[in-house]
Amino acid sequence: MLKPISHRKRTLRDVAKAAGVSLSTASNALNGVGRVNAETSERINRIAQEIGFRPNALARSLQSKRSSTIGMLTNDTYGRLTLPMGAGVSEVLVDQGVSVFLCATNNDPRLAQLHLQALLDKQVDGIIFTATRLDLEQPRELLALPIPVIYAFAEGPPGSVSFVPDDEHGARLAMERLRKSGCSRILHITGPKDYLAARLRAAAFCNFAEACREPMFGDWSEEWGHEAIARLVSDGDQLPDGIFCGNDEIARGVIDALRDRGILVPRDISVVGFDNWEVISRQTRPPLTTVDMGLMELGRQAGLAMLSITRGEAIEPGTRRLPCRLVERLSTANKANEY
Amino acid sequence: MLKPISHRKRTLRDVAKAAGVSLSTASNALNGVGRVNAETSERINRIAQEIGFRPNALARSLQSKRSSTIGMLTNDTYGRLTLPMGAGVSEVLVDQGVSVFLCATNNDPRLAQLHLQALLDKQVDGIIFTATRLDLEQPRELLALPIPVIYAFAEGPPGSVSFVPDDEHGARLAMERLRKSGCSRILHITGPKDYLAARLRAAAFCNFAEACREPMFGDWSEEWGHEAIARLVSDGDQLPDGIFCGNDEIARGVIDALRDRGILVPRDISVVGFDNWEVISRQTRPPLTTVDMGLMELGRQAGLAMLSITRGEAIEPGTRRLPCRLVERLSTANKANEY
DNA sequence: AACGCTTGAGAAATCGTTTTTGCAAGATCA
DNA sequence: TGATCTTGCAAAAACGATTTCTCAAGCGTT
Repeated sequence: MLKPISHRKRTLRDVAKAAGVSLSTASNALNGVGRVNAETSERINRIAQEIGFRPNALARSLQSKRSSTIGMLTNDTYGRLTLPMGAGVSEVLVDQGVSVFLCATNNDPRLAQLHLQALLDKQVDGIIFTATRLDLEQPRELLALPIPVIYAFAEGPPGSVSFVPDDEHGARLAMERLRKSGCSRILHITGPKDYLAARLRAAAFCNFAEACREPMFGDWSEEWGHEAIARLVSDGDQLPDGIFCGNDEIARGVIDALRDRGILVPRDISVVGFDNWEVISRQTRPPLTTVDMGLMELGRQAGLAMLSITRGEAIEPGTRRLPCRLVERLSTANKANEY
Repeated sequence: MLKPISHRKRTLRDVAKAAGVSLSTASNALNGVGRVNAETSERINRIAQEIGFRPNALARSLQSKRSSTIGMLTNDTYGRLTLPMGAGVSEVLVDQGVSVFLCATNNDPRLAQLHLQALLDKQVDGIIFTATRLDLEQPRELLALPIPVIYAFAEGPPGSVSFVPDDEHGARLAMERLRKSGCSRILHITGPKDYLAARLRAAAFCNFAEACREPMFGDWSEEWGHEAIARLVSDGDQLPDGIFCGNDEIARGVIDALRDRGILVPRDISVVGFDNWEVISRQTRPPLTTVDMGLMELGRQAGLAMLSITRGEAIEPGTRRLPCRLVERLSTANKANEY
């Protein structure tokens, strides 16, 4: 009867035995540290390769106190924000062998606590905290964590390290684009006033609009876009020649509502959105000129920062506002009265 | 000079010392195993609590050979599928202390390989593989993995464990709903023919339509919905009285294109979508009756299955087709000629 | 009183690595 | 020719838990 081939995982011990050396020598050779003869080292590496040895990250981490693992805590379940950011984070970390635990808290504090505890127990090297809005509720526990924390998308408490899109810059891009279209009576239709992002964009709007018409706060939906236009028309005021919308959904609603009334975009009114959520911005008619927050890049930056921190490099606390990018499509006129 | 308070993590050793017992006794007491006096046990547990002891999961895993960690490999970066499923998986696992590594491969084989290796090195207990489509490319490595693999959303190779939405059931729900609206000339406008999901839904459509008009394959976009209607109208054939769309984006395009031509939904034609991607289905005018695949539930099921497997319980290989659910909104007539 | 059984707890081995220390043998130097 | 350095490697001690032995004390039985 044949002895069955052992499917047990190969350990360092197997390598050492096969190479006829001690554990320490094998370890040194594989890691390129310590003093080990070049030929011996080469032999050990070759053998490790041959028998398919892969070091057990658990054992390694236990020893080194670095798990090469980080946690990402988010409250955004349906994830148009989290996934691009997560992909960015992952992208810059995977080459360093760092993996990311993704934890969706679904805005449930109990769940958040559970996840957080699991992450700490698993000795993650750091946590990236991201939320659609952080300006209201602040999870107390996160403030006193024994490991580095980085905030992404939403700003953390004072003294923390945060990466957020530069809403003001985004708003400026939008306004400049509208100006370029020759718009002089620009309107701002945006989301709820209790969103920091909405307030920031609105403030920037007021700075850049010559005569600042009161921004219209509502919610983030297409429906609100419709309603805003309806209100505008029924008020009988002079219509604007440019509209800067707080997000793409509102913009889509606005454009559709205008078309329903025979007002054409961009012939009569130019429209700029915010988010570049492609499923919307590409499919409005006409396709939407909009502001892209570069979420993936934001994720990359956060990931890189985390990498530095876990390597012990000091990092300046504070909020980094990452520039936005204007994506030109067809909802903005090329020049005043040309289209 | 005061000796600084040690911020070193509390270990089992600290507990044992504080309780004046040995490591083994402390361990036994905390885990409720072995023989240890009730009072002693209580004291140990109390002390552990007091000094805030939390066992190091790394050390525990090293010993137990179970990391309480699974990997989720996906190629869907912008994630309307992955995140709900991931949330479902997480939801059923977090209570068991199991965390999920999310790896976005972005359809890059090198990246997939990298992530996979990292997961294996980290001794994950299993891998959940999910992709928007698996019917074409099959990652070879996944077939011979030394740990359990579960496929979610897309079906795995023969002999594997898969959880997928029951496309046929979904299609039936859609068709039944259209029948209920009194539709007799039903059309199917769907995505590319090389998507298995498209073929399955189309086949079911043909089964349920009395006179099966050739399904119209295109792509998954709103634009294709517009184009399909344009084609239909220019052909001059009799228009259908019901349209079953392969996804919500197509449905939205269809509805908008019909409205542009003065054809009203649901007065003249009833429309049903597929996906219940709310940002679309809620915002079509009228809001879209559509088929929900229950992705979160699918994730839950996959998570539970993984739990069973890692506990050593055998699990029947094969594909589980999870039922869909019809979400009624306003794009379907209530009865023939009533609306 | 001798034997066995149960209870309670400690000692030591183990998981798979890394890291520190020790120690021969050969090379270099005065 | 000794004294000191370097080289190459092995032995052993971590890392923080779990688990398997071992063993003493207390108890009941004959």
